[in-house]
Amino acid sequence: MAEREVDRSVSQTVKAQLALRDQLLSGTLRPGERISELQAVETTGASRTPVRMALVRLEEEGLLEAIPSGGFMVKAFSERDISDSIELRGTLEGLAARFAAERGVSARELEPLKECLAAIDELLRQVPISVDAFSSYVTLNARFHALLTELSRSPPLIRQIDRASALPFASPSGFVMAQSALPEAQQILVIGQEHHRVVIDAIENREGARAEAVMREHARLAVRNLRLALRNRTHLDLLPALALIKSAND
Amino acid sequence: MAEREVDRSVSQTVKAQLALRDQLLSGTLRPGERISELQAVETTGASRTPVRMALVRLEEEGLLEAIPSGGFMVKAFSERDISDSIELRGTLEGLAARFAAERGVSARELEPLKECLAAIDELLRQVPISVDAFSSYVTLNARFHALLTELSRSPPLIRQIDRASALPFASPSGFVMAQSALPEAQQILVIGQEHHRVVIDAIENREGARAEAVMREHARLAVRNLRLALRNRTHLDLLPALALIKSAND
DNA sequence: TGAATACGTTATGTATACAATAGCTGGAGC
DNA sequence: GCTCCAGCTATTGTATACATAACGTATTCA
Repeated sequence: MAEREVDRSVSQTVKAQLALRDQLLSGTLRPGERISELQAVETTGASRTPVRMALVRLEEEGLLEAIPSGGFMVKAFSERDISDSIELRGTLEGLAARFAAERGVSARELEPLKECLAAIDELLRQVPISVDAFSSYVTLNARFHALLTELSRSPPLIRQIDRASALPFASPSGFVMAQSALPEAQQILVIGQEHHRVVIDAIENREGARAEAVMREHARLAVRNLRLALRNRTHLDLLPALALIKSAND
Repeated sequence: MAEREVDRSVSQTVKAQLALRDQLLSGTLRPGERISELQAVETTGASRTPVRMALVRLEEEGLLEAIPSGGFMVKAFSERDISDSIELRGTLEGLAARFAAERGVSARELEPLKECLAAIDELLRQVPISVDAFSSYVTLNARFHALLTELSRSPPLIRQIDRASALPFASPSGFVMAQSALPEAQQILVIGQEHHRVVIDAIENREGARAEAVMREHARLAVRNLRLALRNRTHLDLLPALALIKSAND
């Protein structure tokens, strides 16, 4: 077939992986649904080999599940899975913060973190916060968490945190969106910012236990807010990963 | 070529993955070395497609690293990477123990754990412990940790712990071998067994914080012993994953 | 003599053809 | 009428051929 358009700027495997991930997170592919390779070939534009590579990678990422008899299906998650994933990431970030505090961090390394902190402070001065500012907050928050993770200087830990964040609802920015609809949104962000401030202070003063504790509390706050957001089911379309939640669960 | 022997009992992909992992852990492939697909095809007996799938999976497992210009190389680890990985797994197991304690576990579910405990007690009655008994200990210990992980009833956490254990030196049985050469071997095992006993007790009494703390201490003990074992470099051949340690490091 | 370029070789990335299996449907027998 | 078996179809697993890019080497020019 000469009709196949080939984009040579990125590898076919990466292209297929991105396209399939989009389909998964947008809900085009439903949880529990079996993924047809041939269908994926048509929708992604890549041939079967790179599509299969992409499927294997997505399985390792945790978005797909291998079917024993062959092929893959879209993984389904319960609300419990989601809150556990957030707490899991919080625990890992806690360890990262402790490593950073115990191993020592120079003032120069801490600078970008403090800039993030100041930028978020600036955003939160708006009451109530605008949609644009909230969007900026999400970006800055993700940046803060990524920088903090790096401070641990532990490649295995950084890798594991990245893997834990692969599940979209477990990423720092993935579920924050859903909170924006809550009446307590502003207050939640202010408390979160306080956590950020404490963890930096703890790292500066080499207080490992305190740094770890505050990051875990940070995650627990997120879990509580996620539950709240799931209760008043308003603006849940802001939580893209909701497409992956089992329809019939507790 | 008609000379290719095809074993149809397991998939070629799995066969290739196992064969390559063996080569990695046995040191046939050196850290930093580039992996040639064609060479892997020859040594594994599978064709290029399943070999490539196996390489992708091994990369996701953390044993290989993708080269930007294409292909894969054997990942190299520092001693710091190894001790961080053990502490990382201990942290996750601590969370699992806490989940188990907080969520409640029936006496029936705890039974297999207690059987493990008793079987290990029996082994440790030998002073000094025999090589065979030590080998049994390694198996039982791995079983104990696996069962404990299951008690968390948290699929995302179980999955993450499995991933953290993929690095051979981070698995419950992976590094224990190296300790057998230490003069304090017996004492170390007794202390570890005490940790096992405490975590079961804490789970039974629904003391989440205590359950978590003891598992983390358990991992910290393992880190200390690993360091000891690496200092007196006797019997290090018992640590198969040593093949993955960078030769020139701190 | 050294450096740069061009060409060739080798290895990876991609596509497709072929093989085998699992699931489904239809027919036949009890 | 229901169940079981057989054959077919559709989909995945595997193999290989082809394309392309990268690296190394050799030759030439400065």
